[in-house]
This record gives sequence, C-alpha cells and structure tokens, in this order.
Amino acid sequence: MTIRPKRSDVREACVAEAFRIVEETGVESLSLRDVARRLGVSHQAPYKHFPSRDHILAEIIARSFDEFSTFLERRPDEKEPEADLRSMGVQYMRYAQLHPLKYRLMFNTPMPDPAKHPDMMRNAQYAFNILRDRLAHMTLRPTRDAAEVSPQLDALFVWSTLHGVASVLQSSVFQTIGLSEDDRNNAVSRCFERISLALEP
Amino acid sequence: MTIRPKRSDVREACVAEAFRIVEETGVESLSLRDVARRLGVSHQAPYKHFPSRDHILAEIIARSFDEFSTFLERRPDEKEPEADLRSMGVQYMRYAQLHPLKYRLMFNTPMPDPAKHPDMMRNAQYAFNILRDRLAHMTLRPTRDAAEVSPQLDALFVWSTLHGVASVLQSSVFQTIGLSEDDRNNAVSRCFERISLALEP
DNA sequence: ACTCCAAGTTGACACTGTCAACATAGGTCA
DNA sequence: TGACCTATGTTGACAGTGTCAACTTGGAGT
Repeated sequence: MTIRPKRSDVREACVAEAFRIVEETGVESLSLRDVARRLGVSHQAPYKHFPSRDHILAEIIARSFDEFSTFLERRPDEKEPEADLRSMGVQYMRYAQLHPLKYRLMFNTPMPDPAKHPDMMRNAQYAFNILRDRLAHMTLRPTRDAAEVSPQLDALFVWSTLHGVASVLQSSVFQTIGLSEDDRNNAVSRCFERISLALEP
Repeated sequence: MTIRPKRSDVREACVAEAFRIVEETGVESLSLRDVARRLGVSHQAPYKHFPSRDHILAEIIARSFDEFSTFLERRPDEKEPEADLRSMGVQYMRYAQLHPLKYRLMFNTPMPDPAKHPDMMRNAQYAFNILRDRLAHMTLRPTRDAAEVSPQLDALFVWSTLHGVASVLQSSVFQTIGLSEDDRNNAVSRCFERISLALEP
C-alpha cells in the first residue's frame, strides 16, 4: 500500500478553516496565522502545506468556482431554451445572494496570478462555459454587424449583466445610490426582462 | 482675516501621494506609513489630517467619483438620445480603460461605511444620476410588466452591463477564460448592440 | 538498525494601523 | 507684552501580519 495513511489532514483543516473565515468576515481578513491559531497549531504549520498566502487563496477560489458550477448545473429543469437561460440567471443570482462573500471572493477580489494556479483557472473557465454552451444552443436575435454568431460574445454580455447586477446589489455603492426598497426588489427581474428583449429573435 | 494662512498643505500632499500610489500599484498597497515616508514626514503626520486609513480612502474615492462624473459629462455631443447614450457608454468604458486602478477603487473595493462619509456617498450618487437622467429622457421599449416606467431600474440595467463588462475585461478571471484576442476587441461593441436591442422601442 | 525527509516547532525581521506622550510654533486674548 | 492654547508634528510603543531560517521529531523505506 503506497497510500500515505494520514497524509496530514492539517491541509484540509486549513482549507476548511479558511472557508469559514471567508464566509464569516470576508477574504481580506483571512490570515494564515489566524487559521493556524484556530487549528491550535503553530503559526508556521500552514506553510508546510501552502508555499504562500496566495496559494491557499488560489485553492479556496478554485473550490468556490467548483461549487458555483455545480450550483448552476443543478438549476431547475426547463425545456424551452429561453426559460432555461432564465432559470440559470435566477440560479446565478441566488448563489450570489446566498454566498455573497464567496461570490466576492471569486469575482471581486484581485486573484493570485492565474498562470501560476492552473486549477483555479480551469475551474473558472468551466463555470463560464456552462453559460456559453447554453447560449450556443439558442437562436438569437441577430446584431447589426450580423455576419458572425458568437456565443462567446453573447455569453459575455449576459454574464456581464448578471455579474453587474449581483455586485451592484451587494456593493456599498448601491446603498449609497438611493434606490427605494421597491426598486431593489424589482431590479433583478427588470434586468432579466431586458436581457430577454436583447436576445430574443 | 480669519483665513488660516497656510492651513498645512500636508493634507493635500497626502491625498496626492495616495492617488499616486493607487494609480501605480492599486489600493490594497496603499499605506499611510508609505505616504508619510514619501513625503518625508513622520509616520504619524498623516493622522493629524485623517483620523484613520478609511478616512483618506473615503477622500480619494470621493474625488475619483467626482473626476469620473466630470469625465462622463465631457462626452462628445450627440443629438439623438440613443446616440448620446451610446456615447456615454463609450466614455464609461474609456474611463475604465484609462484608469483601471481608480475604477477598481470606486467599484470593486470594499468601501468604508458610506454613512460615515457623506461626501463620498454624494459624489457616487451624482455619477449614477447622470446615467439615470439620460435614460429618463428617452422613450424605451416597454417591458412585459409594462405598467410602470422606471428610469431607475433601466439605469441599473445599463449600468450593470457596463460595469460588468468593464470589470470582467480587466479582471484576471477574464484572462483565464480563454477568449480570443478578436473576441476581446469585439466584446464591448457587442454589448452595446445588445443594450440597444434591449432598450429601443 | 540507519537514514532521511515531511511536518511541526520556535524565533526573528520588516511591515502595517493605531494609541499615547511629548515638542513647538503661531495666533488669541488679558 | 506676556500667558496660554491649539493645530501640527515628533518619537516610541503594541499587536497584528507574511515570510525566512534554524531546529526537532516521528515514522516510512532501505
């Protein structure tokens, strides 16, 4: 048996604890020393498993993308492509609302250099492809420069709007802007309406 | 004359230096000690003018919003409302491209509590109102739940998309996603197309 | 049994924000 | 004029951070 028997669960414990911190108080207050302290190990123990703070960051970002993808794929079934796209949009917003700090971790935090963390990169790309593939199977309203159909570009449009709404709603800029409570509640569905109008043939 | 003669230009110097740091290396590397060091004053000098790091942060965010508003208002004139909206969109993206780190400072950075920094809040709101007022004077394609016209909501839609594209384009998630160089160049205009399709009657 | 290395330890360094105590120069007011 | 007072600046300290270096140790592989 070449299975290393215990292969130190400290590593997993670090990741778990890091997640707990991020979900409670946001990524900026994540510190390796704090992780170590909570685990009751020395402040250097985590460094035996992660070369630097960026590496543990990349790990939890990668795992978050994975969770996010799974969440998107578990959306309620819809037969019509348009309804399915909307269902995905709803699910997207639901995730952002359920896990605001993890959402921010993935999309509003300066990432460690992607080139150095291929896993993180791969998982992020996978999530984006879910959206792109959904659009690739729809017939869309042609744009002015009609010639080329590009699900990439339209996926980018949809994603941008969803991401925009999600981050605007949870950012403090928003509270600042003086929208009424009603507006806030209607914001999401209005944006869905507009996206539909933009895409439907 | 009750005009305080010199009213210490250290305060202004701090702000200027803080801006320099933010534009060069991003807000997360902004430290008051560094500011002090560059100015050749003691590490506590800035604290005589700003109670905390958050306060100088709020100040440069407020000023950035001001600059941003001015930039939007200086867009090339267009008579037709639709063309003017597009012009504003172009200007928005131009700002984000010219000052990526200041853009991030305003829109992708956890802000100090807005309630405690009314200037910052006011300036942010002012910028948003430029967009909202532009939309208020357009006749838009009605949405399904037609009854109410709400420039607020549609401004939010447009802003979300613009903000989404801007931050997606400059975020490292994007580089990760594997869009071709062509796609990148066409992304912005495609999104403008889609916005038009969504809004035009 | 011997070796070797992964994993954990303690200690140090430079950096951060912030509090406290002290210095001083200039303007206000008796 | 002289006393005082406040705005501004200084030095020094403390706890927190990431990370490097050196040391210890338990256990797997030869």
